[in-house]
Amino acid sequence: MAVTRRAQHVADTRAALLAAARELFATRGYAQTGTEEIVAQARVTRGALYHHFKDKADLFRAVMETVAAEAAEALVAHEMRHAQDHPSEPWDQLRHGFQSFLDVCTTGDFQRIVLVDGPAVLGPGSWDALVDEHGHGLLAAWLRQAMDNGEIDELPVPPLARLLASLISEASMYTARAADPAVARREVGEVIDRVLAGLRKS
Amino acid sequence: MAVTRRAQHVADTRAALLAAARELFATRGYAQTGTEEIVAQARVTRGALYHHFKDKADLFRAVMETVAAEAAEALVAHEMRHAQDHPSEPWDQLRHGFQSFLDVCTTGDFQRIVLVDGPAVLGPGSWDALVDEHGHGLLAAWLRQAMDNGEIDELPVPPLARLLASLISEASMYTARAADPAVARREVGEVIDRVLAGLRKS
DNA sequence: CCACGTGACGTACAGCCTGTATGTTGAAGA
DNA sequence: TCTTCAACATACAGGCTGTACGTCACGTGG
Repeated sequence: MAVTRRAQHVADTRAALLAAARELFATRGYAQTGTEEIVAQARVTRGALYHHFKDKADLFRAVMETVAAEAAEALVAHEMRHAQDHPSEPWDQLRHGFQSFLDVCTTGDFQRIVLVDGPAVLGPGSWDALVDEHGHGLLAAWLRQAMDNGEIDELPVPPLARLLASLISEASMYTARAADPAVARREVGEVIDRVLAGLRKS
Repeated sequence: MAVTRRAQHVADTRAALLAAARELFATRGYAQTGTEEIVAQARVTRGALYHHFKDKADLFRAVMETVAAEAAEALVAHEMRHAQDHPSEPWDQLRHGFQSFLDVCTTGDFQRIVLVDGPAVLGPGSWDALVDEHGHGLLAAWLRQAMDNGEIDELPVPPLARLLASLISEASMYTARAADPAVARREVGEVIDRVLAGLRKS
């Protein structure tokens, strides 16, 4: 057998650890979550945890990586669907992409793990290495294309991508903890649209 | 005597604790700083710490509050000086205010304490209560005035202030850890100027 | 002037939590 | 079949936080 049953077990425990850690990190936060709770929910022991991961922060890094990758994947899929339904409207494509980005960020897991605890746990350096890899690359590609198409003004792409990503992230946080999320979602959507429109070539 | 010597001693130890904590939190980060190191640098004991502050997080909150207040104060002073030198140029005033904001954020203390560790330690809710109080109020007032003057388009002010603040914050982080900070500072300045200009009434 | 109360600490202790060192088991290869 | 090694489980040590308690100076009323 190409893939042995033992290998399946190994992958299963690792996945169980990641799933348990993800849920607990997202709900209680990194610092308030003990390794004992994680392994209890995953139905293994701490030995398994420290066998698969270097330390607690390493586990967190793995969790954050899956969350980020998942979000990026969802975003790309969402975007490709929209591109099929409304082809050849590049500006609307970009605009819609940002709004989708915002909606993807507005999940409890993503916010707490990636945006709140991520920088503090991994340190800023290591954190935006991860984010660069998964998120900014996509955004930068969009922006570059929009510039090449002459839709938005020429600006240095790397900082623009980072600043716009931060804008979206903050918008998602604002939406999530607003008294009326629906109103907040509409308002930040309006602001983001306006900012984007301000970048258009006049 | 109205202010007793004892009261001065009390204020001194409290200030020493705040100063020591600020330096250590800024350099090593909250989680990597033990209470023992703090009291050692402040030349007191842990008893004093837990007498003045409820717990370690409460000390952090106090530190962050002073850092934020200090930044806001510096920004206001800087802005008033500029207003005196170049009066009655409201748009340039706003533009210059944002660039000053950026430079104020680009200090090690502010970044690590307020932007990186702040949200994770205090939790997002408590964190942006603090930031709203010290930072966003000022920004919102500027924006409101600019709208009333008809310089920028009407937009919901609270979310706009938060998103722009996030933009500046991220810009400061980008600048700080760029390979060439000078180039990065120029580029993010350019981007911010462009975003602001995009909000102008057409 | 003096006893007394209280605030501002210092000290000692207990609990938790992380990381590591060591033991055990089952499967794969020779 | 014997051996070896990966994948765990268990036990232990250290550090760190928070708290309970003790103490001492300072202010205060009699």
